[in-house]
Amino acid sequence: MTTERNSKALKVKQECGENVPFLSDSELMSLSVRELNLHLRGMSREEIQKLKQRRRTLKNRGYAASCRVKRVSQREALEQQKMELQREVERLGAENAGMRKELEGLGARLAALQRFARGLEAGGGSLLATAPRLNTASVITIVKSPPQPQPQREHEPS
Amino acid sequence: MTTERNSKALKVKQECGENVPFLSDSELMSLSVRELNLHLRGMSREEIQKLKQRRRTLKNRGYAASCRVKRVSQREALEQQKMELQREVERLGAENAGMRKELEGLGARLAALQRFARGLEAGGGSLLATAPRLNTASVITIVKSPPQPQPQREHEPS
DNA sequence: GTGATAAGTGAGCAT
DNA sequence: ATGCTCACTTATCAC
Repeated sequence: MTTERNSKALKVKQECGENVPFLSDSELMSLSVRELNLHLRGMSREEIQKLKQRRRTLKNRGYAASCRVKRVSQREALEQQKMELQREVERLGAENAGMRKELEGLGARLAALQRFARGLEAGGGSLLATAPRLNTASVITIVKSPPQPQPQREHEPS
Repeated sequence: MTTERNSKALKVKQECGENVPFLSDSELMSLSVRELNLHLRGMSREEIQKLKQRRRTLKNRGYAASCRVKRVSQREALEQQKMELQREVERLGAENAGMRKELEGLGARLAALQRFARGLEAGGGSLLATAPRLNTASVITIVKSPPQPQPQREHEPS
């Protein structure tokens, strides 16, 4: 399948030096109709048809070639887009996993704070002393990126 | 480009009723070499070569056809994979956006709790009365999925 | 007439 | 021998 045609030198049609009727292949191919007619003086109907047919064939050869090139290009473009999408999926997946972890962490912290606050309500009086199994410092410094930028000043009262 | 060849009925080579030398095209194509040899009795070398060449040509015709089919299949497979990846990107993107929103919300709630707890520390004495601009009920019921399943009992003391 | 493309043909490689 | 694929040719189609 992927076997490199080792010494591939497929025959590609080429004009050989001999047997050039009037016009070379490349000339005949690129000439416009007007220009071509100038070279058609003094030719039998049959020869003219022959020449025009050769012209058509040469053009078709080119069309076929560009058709093949186009096909390959499109396939490569598709593969390229596919790879880009794969990278995008990978990137989003990683971002997703990261956020999932963050969410998990924030959820845990919220739960801890919930327990803490619930302890406050239950205890009623001597709150800071009795309620929390976690102290306030460890709680307050948790938030990574608060909506309003507050300088990290731990917990000393302002 | 996408122009449907309206009444496309491209000529596909077919065996016409007449000019059937010995074997039909489909027969000649599918016969094994052994079977073919049985039909080769009493033929000139030239005729045999001619027949074998016709067989080769017929086979080549089939190879070319399957080659084209394969090409089309591969292209369609690529396009299919590409579309699936696009859907995946879309899905992950949506999931991402959702989580980003969740993170935002949780962050805001944590910040609120932070302010609340800081108020507790600053106030010292009459905490529940003075500190919070938000009451505990609105804070405690925030957590969506606490690690330990606790029945949602708002804030009545147990 | 020009350009594009499906089908068919032959060459050449690989198994 | 068989199968595949490239370049080429031919037949057709659209414009």
